[in-house]
Amino acid sequence: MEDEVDRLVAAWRRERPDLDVEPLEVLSRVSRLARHLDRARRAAFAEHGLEPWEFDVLTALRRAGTPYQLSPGQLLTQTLVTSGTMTNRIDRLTGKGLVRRLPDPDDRRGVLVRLTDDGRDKADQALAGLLAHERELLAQLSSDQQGELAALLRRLVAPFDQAG
Amino acid sequence: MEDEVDRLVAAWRRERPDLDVEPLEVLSRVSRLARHLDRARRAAFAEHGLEPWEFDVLTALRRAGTPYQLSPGQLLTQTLVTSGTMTNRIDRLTGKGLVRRLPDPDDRRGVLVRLTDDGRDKADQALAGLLAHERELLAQLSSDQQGELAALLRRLVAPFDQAG
DNA sequence: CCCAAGTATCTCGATATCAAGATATCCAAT
DNA sequence: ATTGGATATCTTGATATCGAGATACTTGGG
Repeated sequence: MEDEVDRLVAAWRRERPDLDVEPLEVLSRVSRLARHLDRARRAAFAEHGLEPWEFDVLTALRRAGTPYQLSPGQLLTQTLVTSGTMTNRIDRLTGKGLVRRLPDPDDRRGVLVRLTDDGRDKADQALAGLLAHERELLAQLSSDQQGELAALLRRLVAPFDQAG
Repeated sequence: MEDEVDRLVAAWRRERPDLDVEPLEVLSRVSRLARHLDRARRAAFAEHGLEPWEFDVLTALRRAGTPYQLSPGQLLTQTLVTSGTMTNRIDRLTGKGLVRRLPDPDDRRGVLVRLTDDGRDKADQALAGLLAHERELLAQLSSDQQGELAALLRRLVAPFDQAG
């Protein structure tokens, strides 16, 4: 089965035979797949009235466990957005009644963002929906292949997550 | 080596032991890696005075070969953006003198976007820079592993590229 | 020849993001 | 105690993106 990246690489080999474009075989596929996933996720969440960015924040809080709260700073590192973006997201989620902002008792600069009951329910429902969707996409691969793929990707991501 | 997704998956297994979150091992890594790559690309292109989106459009035209022209519609399918976005991109690239808009002689609804000499040079320089950068990231993997990774990713992307 | 459906591109308004800087607080060294 | 640098969050202004709809042209059937 051929994909758009095969065509892209073939085109480069024709136009720039002097260059080694091998890295694109991996990294262009990662970028394009992520873009497709974004669209698929958007469609999957629409059933639950959530945007992908809302899901990202709500599930980060959900994963934290009782009492489902994290600082904006902790949310930044998990969602890979800037602080301005996170402030904005928290504002909007607060407006929808899915999270609340509480003062951090141990640090007066700080804030804690806590999931409301409604937010928790939405996170749980959307996660189940997402997993069902993702399982379909991964049906292209055997269980072993999925494990292999995950391991290879981990090696590429890890350096970024170490450095911060 | 552990990454953020390992922590994410462990957290879900603690909070929702009833769910099978295996799909996240692959797909969350894809999303996060893409996000990191975006940032790295932004930094790499800054040396050449280009934004990632400019690179995407210019190189699509460059790959097309002489006379380096494609319709906006063809550019859409390669860059995975909407038509409104592409119109805007072409406007801005035209303003910077990197592309020109020509009427399509065979279809009066249509337009052809053609690379200028300056645009072509910028595309070539930025590509070389990007490949150097990407090779470093991939140094984590052997050549065989890169091939394996590319093949596994192809299986996941292909269905999207088929359907359009 | 004409019309309806399809296609290619563009317009417009709303929105999410980022970068840089502002503000308030903490903490360690003196 | 004080001061200076680090840290946590928020503010602001610019910008890129999207979705929906508008416009203009093409194509195929009657």
